[in-house]
Amino acid sequence: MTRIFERPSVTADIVVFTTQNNELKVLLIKRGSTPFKDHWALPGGFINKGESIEQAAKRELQEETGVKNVYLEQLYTFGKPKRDPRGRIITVSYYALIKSKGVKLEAREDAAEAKWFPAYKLPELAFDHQEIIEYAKQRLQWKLEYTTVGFQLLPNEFTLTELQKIYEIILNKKFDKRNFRKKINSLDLLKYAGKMTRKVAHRPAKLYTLKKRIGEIVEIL
Amino acid sequence: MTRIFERPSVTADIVVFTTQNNELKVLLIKRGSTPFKDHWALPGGFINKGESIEQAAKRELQEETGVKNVYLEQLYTFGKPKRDPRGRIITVSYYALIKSKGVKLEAREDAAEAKWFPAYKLPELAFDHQEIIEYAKQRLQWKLEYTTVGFQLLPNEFTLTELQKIYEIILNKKFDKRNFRKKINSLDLLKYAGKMTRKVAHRPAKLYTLKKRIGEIVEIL
DNA sequence: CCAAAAGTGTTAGTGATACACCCATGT
DNA sequence: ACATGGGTGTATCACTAACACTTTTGG
Repeated sequence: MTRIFERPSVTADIVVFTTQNNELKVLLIKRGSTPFKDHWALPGGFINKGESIEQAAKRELQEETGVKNVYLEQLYTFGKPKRDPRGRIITVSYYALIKSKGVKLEAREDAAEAKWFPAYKLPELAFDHQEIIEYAKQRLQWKLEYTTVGFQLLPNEFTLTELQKIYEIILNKKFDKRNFRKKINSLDLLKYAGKMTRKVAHRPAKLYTLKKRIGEIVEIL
Repeated sequence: MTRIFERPSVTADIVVFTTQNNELKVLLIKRGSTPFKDHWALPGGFINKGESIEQAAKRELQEETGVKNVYLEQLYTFGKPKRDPRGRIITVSYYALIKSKGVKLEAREDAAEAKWFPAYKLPELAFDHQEIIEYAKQRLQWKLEYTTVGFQLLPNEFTLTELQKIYEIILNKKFDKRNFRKKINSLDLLKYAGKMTRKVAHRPAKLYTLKKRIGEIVEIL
């Protein structure tokens, strides 16, 4: 019995999340060429020789955002035969969390437009990227409840209200302030890091930093 | 800037779990050729033209075990450049759960030996398959606690003791009989399906079937 | 003194755990 | 009658959820 194997192309595509203005945002790139010309698509690209898939994802991410040392996690591998009209392309998807501070979308070599979109109000997307983002949002929601990844979206020092906002934005529901703080407190995750110095027209909040190693599995909510 | 892309080969490898003699078992195949000749390895193989990755996994699985309609879930994609000495090979791993009844390892075309091994006493494995199996075991443990996948390892009708054994085997700990039954009961998952007919030297157990759709997310333990 | 967010405790209800004896059957 | 696994209830403890007022600061 003879079989016809294929040598598919493999890409790494990344769902880059951040928070801005109390909204969860996703980074998209406007395609400059067919197919799906002028549609928005996930950043990503082919894997270079000698490079692991994760390295490829990191490289693409840095090319797009200039950000290094990002939380990056593999999501799922999409490989239906017809998902890209150009031929057999298998996409290993990742999602990344970056802090809103310190990201400036770089002017890119190829002058493609890059923009943040609200994760719950996305434009029409190229390929099956809609599906990939849905998958990423679900994974992110899950991870938020059972691990400490949420802290990846915050600066090193943050207030409890900021932390709560992250949870509310991503899980799309409100939490009771007292219960939320009680829970976080009971987990012994945070270290007091001084008072907020920025002048605000109300009582200044306390600042905290994360004690434990990130990514650790801890049931948060 | 020019980059050198690759057209890696892509395989689907499957960690096939079943339970036998109150043990969690994994199906392995003895390699007949280099590299890793005579080492044990996961079943799997290249993806055919026009076939999705999941279809490939299902096909391989059926070739190995003769079993159809199996619970199959994608695990993770492994793609370090040097993981296979023959060249750039990316492996999309899956895990499968099959009921111990009805599996007979088929005499294979290529006469390779296939055998069940206890998941916690594995032989030396080819490639990075050790790592893949570890990953699969963790995922399985997790899924068992938060979904109804565990029922995939049982026949259509089963006793509560059999169900509890599945949990004990995979999570590697004992549960209190009364509390376990109370919990399962409170989830309203099971339908009474008559008494055990097989003659046993003790009070015959009641049989149950699963009510809800499988794979559904339900916090079990 | 007003506006705005920070910070803080108690109660009731729900779910988790620990624990021991009788039941139905085959030999 | 005895051996074997099947089947059941209660009490305690821990966690969750609901709920409102005082504090600190800037303007």
